[in-house]
Order: sequence, then C-alpha cells, then structure tokens
Amino acid sequence: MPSRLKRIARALLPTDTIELSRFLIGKLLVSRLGGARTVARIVEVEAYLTGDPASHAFRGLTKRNKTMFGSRGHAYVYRIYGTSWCLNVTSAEPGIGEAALIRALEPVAGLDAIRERRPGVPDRDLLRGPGRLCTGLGIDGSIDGLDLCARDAQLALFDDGAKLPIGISTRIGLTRALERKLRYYARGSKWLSGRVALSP
DNA sequence: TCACTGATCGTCT
DNA sequence: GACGATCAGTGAG
Repeated sequence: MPSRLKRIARALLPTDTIELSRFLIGKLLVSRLGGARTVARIVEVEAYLTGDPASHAFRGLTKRNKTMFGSRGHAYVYRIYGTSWCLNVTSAEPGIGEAALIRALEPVAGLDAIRERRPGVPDRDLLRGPGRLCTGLGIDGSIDGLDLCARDAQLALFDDGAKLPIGISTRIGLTRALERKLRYYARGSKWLSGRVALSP
C-alpha cells in the first residue's frame, strides 16, 4: 500500500521530455473514470521528441496531435490500429510537440475494477502494454487534452515518494528511428511490456 | 516465451 | 488509398 499520496503540480514536472520520462517512472496514476477508483504505478515510459521521425508531431501540428503542442502535464490519447487507445503525458513548452508514452503500469489499488474491465485476463497482463492499460483504467479518446495536474481531474498524477532503479532501451513497435534509446523502465519489475531481453 | 498473423478504422498523404 | 507508438490467438521450442 502506498504511504502518503501527493498530487504532482505542473511546476514539478520537468520541461525536458527525457527528464520527464525518467521522472514518471515510479509515480502513480489515479483514475476515477467510470466511477471506480483505480491506482497504478508507472513502470515503463517512452519519450517522443522534436525532430523524431517516430513521433506523431514529426510532420507538424494536425487535428489528431494538437494536444501534444499544448502545455505539459496533459493527457494525449489517440487510437492506434483502429483497435487500441494509447496514453501520453504531454511535455515541453506550449507550441512544442513532445510527449511521454505510458507503456506499462503496476496495479496498486482498485484491482477488482481493473479486472472487471479486462475479464479473463491474468493479473500480470492487466496493464502490460499501452493499449491494455488504457482499457484497464477506463481511458479512451474522450479524455484527450485532460489536465493531469488539475485538482478535480478524473485522471491524475501522484507521488508517494517511491524511487525505482531505471533501465534504458530502444523503443517498441516502431518502424522508424529504431536505434534511439528512449524507452525507460523500472529495472526488475515484472509488470513491463515487450520481450524480456529488452529489459535487462 | 517467442514468432507470426489477422483484425480494424481514423488520420494523413 | 495506405498505414500505424497494438492486441489476442495460435503454434512451436
């Protein structure tokens, strides 16, 4: 059980996207979407930067990615492959399209509600993968642009003081910029997505 | 645990 | 008209 949860103010979020990605490892995501309260710890994040061919913002501002160009600490949610939702935390200064993709979470509280959203799924797979964690926490495109630092937010970032060892690797599922090591994960966690060999 | 495949649809070219 | 920052299912090792 987490000790004392402190809401994370926007001023505490690093403006630099790589720093933000590392900062987010070990932090808590609290969802009240759909009525149930669920809490999960961030254990895997990927950074998407300016000038990065793999980023949605690479070709400039569009209707889909406009949230990425807003101020940091907001939820950028998009649909991928027509089937799954993905959650990002926006980063950098307004006008700059950068974000941190949340790839995996460790369930902390509200397990029943999460299992209810993903019936028949083993606990280890409940929040392992960007699409799966959105389903598990009730996240969909309707919350795109939500302020994760707002007092009354249905989805918000919290800190319980936990410090986890951080590993670095290449990103997952891309066809461009395959070589860049912009994936950050909680070393030793059993809740990570991707192949085991990618998270030594 | 890994490799491969089909599903599926909004967004951008 | 093509293509994904993915997932679930299947089959082999």
